Amino acid sequence: MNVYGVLLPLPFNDVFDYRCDEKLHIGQIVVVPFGREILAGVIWKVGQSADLDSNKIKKIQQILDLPPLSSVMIKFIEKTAAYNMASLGMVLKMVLGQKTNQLPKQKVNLYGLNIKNENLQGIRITEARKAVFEFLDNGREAEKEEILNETGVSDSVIAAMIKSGFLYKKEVLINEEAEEQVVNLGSPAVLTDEQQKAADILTRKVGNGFSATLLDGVTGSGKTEVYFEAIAEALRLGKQVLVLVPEISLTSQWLKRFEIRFGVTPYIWHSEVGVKDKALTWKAAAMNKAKVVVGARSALFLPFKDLGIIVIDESHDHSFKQETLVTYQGRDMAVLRAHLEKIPVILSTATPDLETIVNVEEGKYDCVKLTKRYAKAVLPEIEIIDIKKEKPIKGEWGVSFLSPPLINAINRNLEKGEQSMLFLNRRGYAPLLICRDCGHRMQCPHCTAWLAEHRLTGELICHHCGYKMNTPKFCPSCHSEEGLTACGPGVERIAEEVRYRFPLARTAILSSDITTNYKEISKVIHLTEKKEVDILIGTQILAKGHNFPDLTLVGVVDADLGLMGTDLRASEQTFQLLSQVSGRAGRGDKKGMVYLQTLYPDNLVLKAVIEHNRAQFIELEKSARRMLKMPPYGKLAALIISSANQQAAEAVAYRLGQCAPNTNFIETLGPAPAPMALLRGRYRYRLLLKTAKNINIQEVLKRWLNMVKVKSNVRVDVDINPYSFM
DNA sequence: AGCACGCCGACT
DNA sequence: GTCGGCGTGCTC
Repeated sequence: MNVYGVLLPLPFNDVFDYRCDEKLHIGQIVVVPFGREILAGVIWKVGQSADLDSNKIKKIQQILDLPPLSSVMIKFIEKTAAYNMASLGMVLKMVLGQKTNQLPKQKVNLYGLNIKNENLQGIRITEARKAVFEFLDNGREAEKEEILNETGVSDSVIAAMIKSGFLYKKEVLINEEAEEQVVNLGSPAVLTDEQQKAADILTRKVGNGFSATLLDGVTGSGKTEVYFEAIAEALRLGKQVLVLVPEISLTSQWLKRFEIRFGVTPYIWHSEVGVKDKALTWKAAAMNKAKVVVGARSALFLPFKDLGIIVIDESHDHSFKQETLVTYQGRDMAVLRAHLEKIPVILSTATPDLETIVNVEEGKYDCVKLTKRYAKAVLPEIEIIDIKKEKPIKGEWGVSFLSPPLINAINRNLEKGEQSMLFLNRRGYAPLLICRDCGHRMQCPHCTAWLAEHRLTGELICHHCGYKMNTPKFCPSCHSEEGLTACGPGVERIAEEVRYRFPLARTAILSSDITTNYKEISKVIHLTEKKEVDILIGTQILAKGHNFPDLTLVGVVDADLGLMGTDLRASEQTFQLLSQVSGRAGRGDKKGMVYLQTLYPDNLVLKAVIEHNRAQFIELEKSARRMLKMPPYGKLAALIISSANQQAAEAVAYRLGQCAPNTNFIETLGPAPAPMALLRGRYRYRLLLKTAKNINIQEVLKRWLNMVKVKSNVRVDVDINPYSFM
């Protein structure tokens, strides 16, 4: 009888011992009983690890007929956990995903709506039921657990809804065998000389061990076509390909280009993919049946059997940084995985982040540049509108946010029959509702944040925790019926103004709302492609990857948004965002025009944007970070102490502050209440650790954290190289 | 992480 | 008298 240490997808660093008659090997995926659960885990150690009675050691229930995790994958899990100060088990959880991924012939109960949301008249509808109806709208089917998590209703609500016939329950068998993906290598797109040279360099890296290469090309220079050639080479060698994209930009446009080039739809992996398809993709990746997977950052943890290349599209994007559960920077972990797998990784972007640029300068990454825009497209002209001088003029609908020069430009564009885009990185109608009679502001009960008004749905929503309430008819504080006033603009409010100002124009809103799913986003993009939209109004989503040849005008409603934060990367992110948004204008043969509305026309970041002068911005940013010894010139880690009990959180934060390490090379700041002092009902405190570049910051943290005993109702989260300071 | 156990306050 | 809040401890 052999004993093995099994690593489980739970927040532990240690293995649990199990018995097995058969001889097993490290990396094999097994099924074990744990408490009252049945879990899939991985053979991590041979022999017994814990000192405990042999009768307490349970038996391995099943050895799964899956390829074992490779030694590379095991190393990857270890290094990811160590670097990000996470437990091995939680990183393993990211690798194994949901239970249903590995277990053979599992069935899952899916729940869906029997009636359409529109036909609800006459039916008694409670808050809880309404939440379920909304969640399952659009024919969505979900597991019970997911519905409960997302809507916060109780088990009995679902049961009652099934009983009264509102919901149906459907048993779905998962783990049908994935078919081997057949890729048609086809022929490359016609490339320009510059593109061809870049493609040749990238192609030569495939099959030649580890390399990290920055594919640095201005927007519209055809980076995608270039890295497609490197992908083709990996596929030619029979290797698997992983393309990481920012969560939001995995659009039908990218997929269409891929399908045209390779004659096959890649496997897709992101948060909205259902359990069944996730299970299929997971197995297909593990068994080398999936040749190409495109997905959000979590796809990086798929157990590919024979990975040949990783491409990170829009590698500067901040959505590669995960900030919940295990915090990690997907871009960095992708480089780590490529290093361990001994394969190339390509970072494709028009606005590389400072960390990446410094890596190129230090010779750690190679760099391939694309300087010319595709075909006849030229870079757009960017103009600043000082809204202190060009004040927006009030109209019959109320307050205005569009300045006269921008309105004139849109009018000219409409006359020419060309498309315009208005960009405002703020969802909903207004970010805040304030009572003009008593000054009361509508706040989220669970977070230090205002509730944003969403007029389309008639709700106030917290953008941090998702808390929702119906927009009140009168002020809850002074009961005034006229007092409540929307404060500031969101995209819905801009759309309202646009409808008044340009009544004949066809408009559409594109926003990353909770209610907006991939299908709806694709629909709007499709309409815009078909030129059935004259003015497109939207958030962040608009910034990336879309190609509308007849879009010649971009108006940035508030270019200052984002510059105001205390965030270390605020100016970098603003520069990137504005450059990306500007890049949407004039991608066809017509020249584009961009207007930035601002209160600070002399701001250096905005200056760099209008001059398309990235080098100047980089120098500015470099000197600022060097002076502050901030990344990439020093290391940074944040400690977030949180608890539902404020005193408990404060006590731990205070204790940590008392024994904080401080030397010539190590500096600590805090503790201080976090800017989001209350988030999802938890009180939060922050400490910041700053060290010189040559210090092992994880070691420092480990020693520091070991000095303070933390009770179980307090959580201490470590964020290595934090992006958010909230 | 889940989940049971157990100890104190507010209800039928 | 019980229901249920969440603080504590355990899972091989």
